[in-house]
Amino acid sequence: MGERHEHAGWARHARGVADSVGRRSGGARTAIVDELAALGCCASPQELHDRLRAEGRSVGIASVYRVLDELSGLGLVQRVDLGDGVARFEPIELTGEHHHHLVCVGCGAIEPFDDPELERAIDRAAGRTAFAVDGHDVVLRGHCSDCAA
Amino acid sequence: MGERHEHAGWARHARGVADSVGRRSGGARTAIVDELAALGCCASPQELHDRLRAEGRSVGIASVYRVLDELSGLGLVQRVDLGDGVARFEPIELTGEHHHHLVCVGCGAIEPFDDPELERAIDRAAGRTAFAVDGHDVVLRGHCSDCAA
DNA sequence: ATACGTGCAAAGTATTTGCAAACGG
DNA sequence: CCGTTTGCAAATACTTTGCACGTAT
Repeated sequence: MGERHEHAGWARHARGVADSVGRRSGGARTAIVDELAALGCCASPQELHDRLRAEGRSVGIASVYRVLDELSGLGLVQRVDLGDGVARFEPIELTGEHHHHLVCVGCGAIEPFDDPELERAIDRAAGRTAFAVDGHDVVLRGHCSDCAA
Repeated sequence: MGERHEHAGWARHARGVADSVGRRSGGARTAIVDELAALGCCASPQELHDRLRAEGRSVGIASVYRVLDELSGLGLVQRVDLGDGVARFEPIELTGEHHHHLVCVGCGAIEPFDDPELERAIDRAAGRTAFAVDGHDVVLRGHCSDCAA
């Protein structure tokens, strides 16, 4: 498939997990999993729907929401909130590695970044709380190099 | 720890800033600023509206949204997204100190925490990106002590 | 007096749900 | 065949906007 299978492994994994919990594989979920796998970063349900439509793999918007919710429940995708009231989703890597997001307050650009030292600091901070923390999100806001000018 | 005047200073400051940019002081904004100041942590527009109503200081829900948007634009309140699709807001301290949030995936409890070491790590991480970062949000998810049992 | 603030209701979005038809096993 | 998945449309939830009226300055 043209999509450079950046996350082909993830797509296979996702299908495997869905199968293993007895989910049948219909066209909508197949298409959505492919689309998510081809994603560079997070996308909103509407964006996914538009992309699918553009590829001729039309899927009802309701199915996009349903499948995302389902994948989310299976721990296969993660919801990302960037502060603009639109929910976005992205695959959770099998390897456990994950990134966070930079948001440009000027142009709205979204860029992923990862930083091992930050991850360690978060783990340490989590250990100091009274919660049994098992997940986290970080959003950094500012101006991208273009908008800073 | 009732509502005392935990953030009485903030309320005064907020009014001062609003005045200084030529905003007239009507009943809605006064009530909303007081309510925000009495808040332990963040609250959604609907929660603020309900609390105000419970206190007999009824305010239209539209005014709640409008005032929050205005205060947000003045840098007096901050929007917080906890991942459940509901926007929440809280005062920004004059001192610049700020906290982040712990969310219990079991019962939905929200608890603030702050961690200076984490702040420093975030600043360092921000410096390694290509953005001119000037703000950030962190959400830690897990189980609170009650739900962990 | 006059311009700004507010409440109400209507209009917009974003997301969820009910249901009949299509489909996979 | 039979139960799951899907698409459509209606329903809901959340937020914004239009407008007439009240109110601070």
